[in-house]
Amino acid sequence: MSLRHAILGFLSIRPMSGYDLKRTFDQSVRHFWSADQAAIYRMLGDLEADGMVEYERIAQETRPDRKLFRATGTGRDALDMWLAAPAPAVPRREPLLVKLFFSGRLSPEATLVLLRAELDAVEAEMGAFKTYVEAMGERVESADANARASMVGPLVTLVNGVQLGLAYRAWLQRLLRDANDGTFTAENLVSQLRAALETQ
Amino acid sequence: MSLRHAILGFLSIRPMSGYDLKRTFDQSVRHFWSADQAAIYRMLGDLEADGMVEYERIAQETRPDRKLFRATGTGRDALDMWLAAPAPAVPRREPLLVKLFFSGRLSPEATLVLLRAELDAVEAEMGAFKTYVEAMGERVESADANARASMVGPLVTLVNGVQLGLAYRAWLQRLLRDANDGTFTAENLVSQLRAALETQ
DNA sequence: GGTTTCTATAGGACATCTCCTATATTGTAC
DNA sequence: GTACAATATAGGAGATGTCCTATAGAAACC
Repeated sequence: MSLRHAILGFLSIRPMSGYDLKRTFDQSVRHFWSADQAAIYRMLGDLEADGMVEYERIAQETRPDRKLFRATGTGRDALDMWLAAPAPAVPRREPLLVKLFFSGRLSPEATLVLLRAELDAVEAEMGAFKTYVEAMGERVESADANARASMVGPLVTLVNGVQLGLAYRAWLQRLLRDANDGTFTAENLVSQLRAALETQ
Repeated sequence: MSLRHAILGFLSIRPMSGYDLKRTFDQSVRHFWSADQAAIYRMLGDLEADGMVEYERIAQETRPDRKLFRATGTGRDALDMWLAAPAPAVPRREPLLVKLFFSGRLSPEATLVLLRAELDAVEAEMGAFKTYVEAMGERVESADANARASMVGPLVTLVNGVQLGLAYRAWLQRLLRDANDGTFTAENLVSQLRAALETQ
């Protein structure tokens, strides 16, 4: 139900078309919620059928008409109810970890290839965060108190993305370093685990 | 395709029934891949149709017959191919972050309730990790070199779970502390972000 | 004494999301 | 000059996974 309420959330800020929503998702919440274009359009249809959103058709000459959606009162109420309700626990799903779990079947080289590819992906992600953080920083500095308050939520999710990204990268770097040093052993991993858990 | 190959992975270690597989999933890979019972049985049917696994029916008196599955040569080959192939990037899906993103609509108290509930869930998870790590530590100590080598993969995923869990918990604790101190502001979050990214 | 848990399998319905495709025009890149 | 990206919508098919249910006897719990 998160896609449903994420759409309601954006439409409660300002009216948007399905196309606008797709771009907004990609620019602001991609690091914790990605949305397929087809899924957005379908959900808008459902939300409209449920009276959660309404739209105004805006004629265009050379392109299909825009449908400018906005949240209704019912929609905003449903959003607020959902926001305050406990968040469901979402199981992680990490194919790379499945591969590493069974990496005893793999050559050390093949395992290194997997780890390096993942590190590249994380570096790219961290680079994107850096750009995003710089842009947000400037927006915060030039914003009034009201606008600043509205940025707290988005910034909180950004801090989450950056902190977890850094932890993930550190895990990868440590693995690669240990693999190089020949200290990639069960004993070493267990003492790492004990050390991490003892600091509480 | 990860469920498929996780099943192949376990069945390449030792023959198991669907029931055994479910327990094994819950005990060893739950922190990065959970498996629904019905999904396991359906996948076993598919794998058998594809010649990836085969089974021996073991009659039981008071219960349904066990089907003891094992990976075939074809199955192990398919597993090894998949293990060496690049892992697909999996988008995160975090309903809690969706809620926090739009938490401007929520009262500060309601937001704190969400954060505290999440912290409780993470503490519980870290407790489970602690137990698991202690058990693994003892198994490593009493294992021979061969058995130790086979534990490296599982331990690597465990380190991942612990490190990310710690980072996630730290993020939550910082948020709760700042909310208490009244330093829960856009400026503060931006400087947190800049500090985190500057350390590289 | 009744409820829950464990062992063991599996189908039905449903939710959710992704991928591909179609339509139509303009602008940009190589 | 040809292919791709941007604007704008939306259907079809399929992959994947979850929830609920059914069956059935033994054991354990309270």
